[in-house]
Amino acid sequence: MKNIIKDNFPNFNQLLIEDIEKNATIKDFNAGEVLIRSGQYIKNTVLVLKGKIKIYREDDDGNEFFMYYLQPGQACAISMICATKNETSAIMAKVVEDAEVLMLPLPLMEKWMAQHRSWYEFVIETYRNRFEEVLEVVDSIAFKAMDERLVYYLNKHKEVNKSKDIKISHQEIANELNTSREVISRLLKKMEQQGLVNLHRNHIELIK
Amino acid sequence: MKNIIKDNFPNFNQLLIEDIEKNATIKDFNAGEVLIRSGQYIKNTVLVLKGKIKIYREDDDGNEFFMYYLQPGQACAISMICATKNETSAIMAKVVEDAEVLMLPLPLMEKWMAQHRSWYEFVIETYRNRFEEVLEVVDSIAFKAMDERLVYYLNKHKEVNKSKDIKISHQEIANELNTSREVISRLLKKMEQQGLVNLHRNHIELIK
DNA sequence: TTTAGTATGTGATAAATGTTACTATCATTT
DNA sequence: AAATGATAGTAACATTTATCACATACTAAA
Repeated sequence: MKNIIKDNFPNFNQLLIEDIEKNATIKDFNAGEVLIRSGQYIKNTVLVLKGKIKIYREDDDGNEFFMYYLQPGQACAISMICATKNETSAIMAKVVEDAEVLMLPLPLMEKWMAQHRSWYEFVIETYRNRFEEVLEVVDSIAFKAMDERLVYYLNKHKEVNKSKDIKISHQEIANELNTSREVISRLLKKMEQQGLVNLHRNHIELIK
Repeated sequence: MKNIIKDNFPNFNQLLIEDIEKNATIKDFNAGEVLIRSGQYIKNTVLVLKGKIKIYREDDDGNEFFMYYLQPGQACAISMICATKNETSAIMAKVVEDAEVLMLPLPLMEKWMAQHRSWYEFVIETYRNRFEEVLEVVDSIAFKAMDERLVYYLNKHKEVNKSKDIKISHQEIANELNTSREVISRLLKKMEQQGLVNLHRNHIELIK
């Protein structure tokens, strides 16, 4: 267990890693599973060791809106926030690639802030990075029309998966951007005509 | 100076307040002044003592999008984030009611995290509250059409100003929601017909 | 009081997005 | 091979939002 922590969180110091080993549990999730539900009480802070997790915001009608990816070496900022405030989750986390995560009981997450400098830095850094990421999300929906938002969405997937081949259906994209499948199909068709993508079933190939 | 700090930040402990007195400068701003510009380097953390400040996100074309208010007793989360990362500001801060703010040199903000428990708690709490507030902003634009966004906007102003009378022009609302004046005028007219508001020049009166 | 500037109301039209309906294609199961 | 279900293409239409044009009303300055 020590190595997988050290590898994914190289800035954690020795004592912190030992503390994690003693207190955290490792959990496995399969692609498709929902790790955190909106409204659910958060009892753990989640650190990702393996796989990919997508973070969504949901509304009352069950619509979901994709915000960002969680990857190995990262933590769920929201689980930290809700944690300390003893609030229910404001987001939904869905596993999209078989994942292994560390679950840290919430009280420890607070306690370690004072005890482990490297934990403190990690938490602060997590807040900062996610704050900035959410601000970019605000940009994309406040200032941009659906065509540009689609490009932003596709690029985010390209970066995270390090691949120009995006394996996803139009319907899924529509769900995550909170629009309709037809709109996505139309826009993608237009992008294809402009030579920006090649379209296949369940698969969008980005050109360049 | 001691009293005005103590009054606005009741959780700050004595030593911290003394440290602030020694190191911070107080600055006054008039309504209308821009306190922080997007792209500007941040050299201070801003704590609000008096007045009201609006925080906006801007795009490359100079459009601005209103996100939230800063009020006495609050700090600018973004100035904390950009601070430590030595980055330029991601937001624009405009004074809307004559303001008095404390400017804390950035290195101190970091140093005090270790020295003053009450500062640490304040910073973490600031991150958390703003994160949640920005998530709500995401909701309002990701899931809602302009009519509902307008209601959300008006209510936020009602709460912050503790008044059902909102002194603002349709044009300003349109700018802050990144839409056009005509759209706002029409939606307000509809709200008036539904008995939700009374409309006056530069003044919207919320009913109930 | 006249004038100029700002704010608001509103019609006409365009463009973007959402909805409904239907077809065709592809992949998997039977 | 046939049946089934999911995916994608697309036309037609409704609704929302954006843009242009102009009239009217109010306010403050000259």
